[in-house]
Amino acid sequence: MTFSEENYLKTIYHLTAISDIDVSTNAIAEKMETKASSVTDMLKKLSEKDLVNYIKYQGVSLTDKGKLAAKMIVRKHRLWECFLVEKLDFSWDEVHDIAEQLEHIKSEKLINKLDDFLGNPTEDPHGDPIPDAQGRIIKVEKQLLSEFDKNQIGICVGVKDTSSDFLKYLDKQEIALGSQIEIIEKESFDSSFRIRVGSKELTVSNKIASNIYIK
Amino acid sequence: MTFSEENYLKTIYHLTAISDIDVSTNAIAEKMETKASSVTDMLKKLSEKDLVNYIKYQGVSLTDKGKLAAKMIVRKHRLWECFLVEKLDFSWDEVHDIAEQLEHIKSEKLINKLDDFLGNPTEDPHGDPIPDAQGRIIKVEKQLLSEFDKNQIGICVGVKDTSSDFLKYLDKQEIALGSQIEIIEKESFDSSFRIRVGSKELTVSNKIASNIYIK
DNA sequence: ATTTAAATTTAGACAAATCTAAAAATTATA
DNA sequence: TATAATTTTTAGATTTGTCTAAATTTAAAT
Repeated sequence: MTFSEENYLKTIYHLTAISDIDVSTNAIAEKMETKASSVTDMLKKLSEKDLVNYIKYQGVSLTDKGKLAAKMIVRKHRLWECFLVEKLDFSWDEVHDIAEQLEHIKSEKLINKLDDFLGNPTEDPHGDPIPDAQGRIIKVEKQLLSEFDKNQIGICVGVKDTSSDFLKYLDKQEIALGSQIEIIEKESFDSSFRIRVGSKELTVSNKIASNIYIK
Repeated sequence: MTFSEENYLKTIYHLTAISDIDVSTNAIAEKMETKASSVTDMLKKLSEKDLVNYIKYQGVSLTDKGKLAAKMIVRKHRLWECFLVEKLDFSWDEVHDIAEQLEHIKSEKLINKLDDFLGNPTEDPHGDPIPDAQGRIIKVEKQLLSEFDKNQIGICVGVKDTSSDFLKYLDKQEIALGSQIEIIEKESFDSSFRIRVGSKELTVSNKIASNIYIK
């Protein structure tokens, strides 16, 4: 499997995880910042290899084989992220690009040994689940902060947007995985939130609140 | 820099390290298991980028820029080998292929943090020196076991051949880095050696003795 | 010093992954 | 339901790294 094939599988996996319906050529092209014609070419190739179910003009989904392959890439990506943060002391906003490279290293033994070395973590530094060697995922029920009501209290267990900019913003506000967050007030005018994080109070926009997962 | 370019630089680096004279197209082709014509194409490209000194039909050498780039690849390779052996508990015959992949991961910060995490080792699991972040190498004067005389005693500090087969042979004979080796007898007929490793005595061929470094 | 052999380079082709531009199919709109 | 707009696919070109086969250069041998 080439790097490019792996990247397509991963993208299709992430896109189907959101809604479960077939993914469009354009959606893939947009996410991968490439052209629709390139996507079509690759979909034919992946279909030939039985990694995707592809019908011309009708969109695409992963086969069981493709889904397992995608999960193994995600597994590698997230385990490497754990390694970078926990062992090499990277911050959570720095690890994505490096993990994008490391996820393509081919060695099952390596990734399983890395898994053990890290203590078999179930979540990466952004709170996303890590598939096990068989592709099984432990799902944690969680809600977006924006769905919470006044006076509710929860613990930050993940982020939806994992961009460096957003993660740095959270660092600045001292919001991290494990932080206790309490809704003090919802502002109906702009849907912003007044929240308490630990002992501090602050106001966050709806966009911010829509990217923080709470349990 | 592409994977392929990096692999060529590394190969030229290793070949020049042996003799210091210019490397031939064929020597590169043989080492990389590719065709001479492919090598020629790449040499033109590397020359264009000022990474090698290349004169048609006259062989090739690395420029300062090329040598530094090559050293950084070797640095990455050997640091990853250390990681695999010391942290993930791989044996020294298993790490080469995985390190061949890992050496192409692009992030200076990563490799420097890895270096620190490992305690800034100066040698990899085969006894080969690890260039520092500036490309400096600490050279250890060492001899081949085959150059030793009767009754001399030394410590195994490295291996010349790092193939899995050879390393597994050494494991079987309980010869490892740090092992004390004493020449009991040199057999003039076939140039084989009777040696003592720790408390055990064994006979090794000249070929074996020519691939073990002693200090 | 020629001729022969070996090494190296050039020329042209190919596969992978991408692109642009044009054609075809689907979806939305009037 | 036609027609327009959008989406998707096809056709053909490009880049990178490789190959084969032929041509060229260098080295070796008579």
